[in-house]
Amino acid sequence: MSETPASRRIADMLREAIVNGTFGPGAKLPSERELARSYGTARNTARQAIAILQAEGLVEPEHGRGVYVRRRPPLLRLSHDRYSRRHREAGKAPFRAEVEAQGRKARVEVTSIAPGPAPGWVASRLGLAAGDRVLLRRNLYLADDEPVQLADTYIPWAIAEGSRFFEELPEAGGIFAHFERLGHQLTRFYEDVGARMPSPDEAKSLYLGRGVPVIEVFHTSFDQDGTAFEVTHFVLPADRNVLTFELPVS
Amino acid sequence: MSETPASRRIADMLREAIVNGTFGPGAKLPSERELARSYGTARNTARQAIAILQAEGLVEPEHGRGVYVRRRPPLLRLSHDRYSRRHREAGKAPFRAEVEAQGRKARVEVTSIAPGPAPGWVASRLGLAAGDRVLLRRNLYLADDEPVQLADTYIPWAIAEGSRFFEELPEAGGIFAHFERLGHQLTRFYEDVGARMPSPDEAKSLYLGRGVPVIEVFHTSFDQDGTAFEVTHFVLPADRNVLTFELPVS
DNA sequence: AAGTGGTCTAGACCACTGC
DNA sequence: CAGTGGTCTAGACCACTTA
Repeated sequence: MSETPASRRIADMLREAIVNGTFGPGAKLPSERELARSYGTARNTARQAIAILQAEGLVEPEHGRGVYVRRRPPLLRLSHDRYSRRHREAGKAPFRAEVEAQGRKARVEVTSIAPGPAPGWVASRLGLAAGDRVLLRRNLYLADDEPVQLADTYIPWAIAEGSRFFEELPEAGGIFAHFERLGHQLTRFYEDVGARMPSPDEAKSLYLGRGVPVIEVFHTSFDQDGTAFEVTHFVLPADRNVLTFELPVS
Repeated sequence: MSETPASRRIADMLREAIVNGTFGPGAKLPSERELARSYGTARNTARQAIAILQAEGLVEPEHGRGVYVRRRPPLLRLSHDRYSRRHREAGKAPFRAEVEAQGRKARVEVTSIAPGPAPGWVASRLGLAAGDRVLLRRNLYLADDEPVQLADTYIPWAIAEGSRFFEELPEAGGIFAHFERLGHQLTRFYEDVGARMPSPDEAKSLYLGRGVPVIEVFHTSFDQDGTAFEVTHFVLPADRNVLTFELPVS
């Protein structure tokens, strides 16, 4: 006979109150000391209940202010046609096209541009040997000045050498416009999509609270000859992004 | 001046030891009491360090045994062509085709089959009004007897009525073979892909440890006339599934 | 200054595992 | 039975926010 622990019972009651709307998004929960008093437990026990809800992504403690029900930030929809030609022809990179279609302000910070050895997973996708030289462009994407994507793009050295990929903005239409000028027209792409908890570094860069996973996308672009000419590793906070795909079935 | 808390420092050191391989997958970490002794802290402080790593999905405590570095279970790859006709012609439903291609044993449990009112998100995707009658088929998918997917399929009443969708297995090739017999040939599908932490119910059904998010997929199937004839809500443990997509770019 | 969450201590007892 | 994690207590001090 083992009865439910007090911390779990408190968490269950608070969760119920959250889902049924007693505490709506942005509402402030009773303080830890208050919970402890009203349930007749030690403060640490009430605190443990909060920790459970936090791990589920339901609440967000704010130091010195209180514990609040997490608000749902606006979702950035990354559409299957974000790489479509028509966006590029309008002079807009995929990310910018998507964000501005939602009436939000897009900003891109190029964190670093540097050559280096290709990690194994990059090499295999680009048809290189592990350790071969590639150019790595690291980007942070922001919508309304809030970080919403990390993207690391790997370009084979044979393509990057002598190109403008060393500049922050190689072309007005984004890097795909520059690939096209270099003879690599995006014809097809392949994506692996997964999810996991963020690393501490990622959580910091993306201002991620606990209980918010990230969507991880490994993207490979192929040109008109079927050659892989670029690989990008995306890390997207799951509370601010959805991916959409539309496919024909043969 | 605020220095890093002891629990975080312990977590950082353990994390480093995990990523650099000192503690490989399946390895046992020092016990909480041992950590407390060697770092000169209270047991609760060492315990908090473990909790941090647990929330990151790196370790998994086992009651009475110790704390272990999480093993990477084999990944189930859900390919973009899992709905392809050739699988159906071979008499295999999408899930079974994918699992058996990996040499694993597929099993499906139909948890329930019952009519009910369409939730809003289902109705809008099926072109119905919220509350309209639909048939809900709830499924649990297992690979090698380990739960790997939850799938709730919603079928408009106009299609379900009088059909074999009330039977566990309407057709040998799966439900899509039966849709086809009823005049709805899968021609195109649309998917929204996101991620979040599991609800307590989902965590229980899928045997999910803390620190493991789920991938959430809202799938809509369209027939040769462009009519949405089925909506499925997938919940996939992120440590056991990846999705792959391949798309042409126009 | 008062109230909040963040961290920590030094204990205690329980539940589970494995020898 | 010894060792492990799970839960809890009753306190303490710190860091931060708000008024």
